[in-house]
Amino acid sequence: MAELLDSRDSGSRSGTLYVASVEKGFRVLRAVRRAQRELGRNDVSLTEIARLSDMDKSAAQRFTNTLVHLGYLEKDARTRRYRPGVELLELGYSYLVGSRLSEIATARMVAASNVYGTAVNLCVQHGPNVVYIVRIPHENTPFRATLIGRRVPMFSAAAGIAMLGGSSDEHVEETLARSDFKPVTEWTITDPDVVRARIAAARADGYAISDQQSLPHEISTAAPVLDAEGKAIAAVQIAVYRPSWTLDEVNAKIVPLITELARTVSGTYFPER
Amino acid sequence: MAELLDSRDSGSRSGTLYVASVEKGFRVLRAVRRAQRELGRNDVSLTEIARLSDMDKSAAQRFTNTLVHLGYLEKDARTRRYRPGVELLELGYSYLVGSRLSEIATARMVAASNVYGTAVNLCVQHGPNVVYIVRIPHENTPFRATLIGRRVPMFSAAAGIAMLGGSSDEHVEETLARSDFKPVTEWTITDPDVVRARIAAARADGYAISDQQSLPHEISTAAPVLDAEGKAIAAVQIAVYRPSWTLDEVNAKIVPLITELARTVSGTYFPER
DNA sequence: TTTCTTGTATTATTATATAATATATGTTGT
DNA sequence: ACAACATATATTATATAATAATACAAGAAA
Repeated sequence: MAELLDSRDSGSRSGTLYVASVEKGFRVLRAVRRAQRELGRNDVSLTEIARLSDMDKSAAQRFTNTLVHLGYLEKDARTRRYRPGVELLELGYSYLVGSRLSEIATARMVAASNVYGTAVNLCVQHGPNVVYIVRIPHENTPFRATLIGRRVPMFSAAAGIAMLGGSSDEHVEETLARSDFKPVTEWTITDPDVVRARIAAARADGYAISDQQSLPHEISTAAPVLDAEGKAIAAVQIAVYRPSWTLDEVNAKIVPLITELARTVSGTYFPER
Repeated sequence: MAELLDSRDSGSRSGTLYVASVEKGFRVLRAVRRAQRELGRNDVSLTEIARLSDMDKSAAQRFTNTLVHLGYLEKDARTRRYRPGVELLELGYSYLVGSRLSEIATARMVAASNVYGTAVNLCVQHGPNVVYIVRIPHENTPFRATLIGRRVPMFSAAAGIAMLGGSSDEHVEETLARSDFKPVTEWTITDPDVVRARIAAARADGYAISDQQSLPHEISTAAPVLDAEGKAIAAVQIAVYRPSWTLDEVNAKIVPLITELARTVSGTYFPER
């Protein structure tokens, strides 16, 4: 696999056009993120960073020091532990402020959120994952479900199924090939063929429903935002929670709302349709 | 100024513990951000990046290529222009998911948002700026006012004045010394002494009001989140818009709401108080 | 077409990142 | 309180890996 990449290929992950030190800097930031996930702690020691980023102590020392100076890491003077720095938000802001899709969708999503009193989200595909880019929280929304930048697997999220329903077969298979099919909750569907069936259904229906696939108690409904050629470029999604809501109620109330919202956003984003 | 830094000081912006290539990588990302601000465009050419990041063509080439491979920049194959990549959101997520303050505040902010039907925000200080870390949008909220990571000057924002009201005099002067006092709107107060007077008033009152200081038509009210020693660590803020709202209405309705919200968040974040 | 601007690829050079080591600081257990 | 240990910080010689000059290619403009 790696041998297929000519190490002299300038445009690759090696060669003179690739600056490995930049990658290592981000490896440290990802190590801090891993510590949050795996160790459940928000501050990390130097040795932990070295281990999680697979660097020696000296390298971890140089890169943490650099990132602290740039504001992307903060260092507790007393404990000497590192945590994510506020400056990181500026980077995400750069993506969001340039997203015309977010801009168009936000106002409509706020309005939709008021109709049935639910949270409303917008997400795009990134590799095998769905990434949330706009979130309108509502009362009783779990904290995790309010965070921009959060990612969940395409194959389990309603938004992922809905988007794949609006994608070519090649794209579906490409995406599934990159998916690991690890269960997220105890109800997660991990059989690729069942997932393909769900995608086919979503293609026919124009929406998808996931019952407790990503979070316990959560019933998630999503519909694709389509471009001028009818291909999915994003999905709008509404989450409601058991036992306040049942699947029947979702079908009766949320489905019409989310499909209408998706249609409106699509039409505004691509006025020529 | 630069001479004061011993170039052999290992913990500084030069020396063996500082990896300059990491900084240059971020310089490119900042150049893209500058292009958004100054050129008003979301995609940037290689030569523009070189100019905005103050690098030669070769350097810009190497760092853009690296960042594209890492997913932090996207490159349009046809136009050969660069724009921010989705992967940037993961970095901001890392900060947000670890913020206990955000977690505690979010639920209360959603509830407060429903009371008078307004947007509610949470922000922290970063240098001379206020950075928004939680935003609950509401109907008619301008897109800019929904974005996490957005920064506005401390000296003009109600949240900034409120936080400085809950800070030591040294900290106030430090912050003002780093401020440029450039007007944001045509009504922005740029006289440092008037700003000091506003901070003193906020200290006495426990809240601050900014009338069209950061955005036209926007009346912004903020109160500080205080730690166990009574020092400000954040601020909650509510924005309403003229002409639907007047200053009198804000004083009557929003002020009690925002001070109560700040008190609740403070008390939950520091239960010992 | 020609000319100019912008993007891509290659190369020799040495500056800059590296990792081994030494020292300092803090933490744990008896 | 003192060892014994773990972890963080500082220093240095070395060579790797980043650099920038340049050549080439591809679009855009005239």
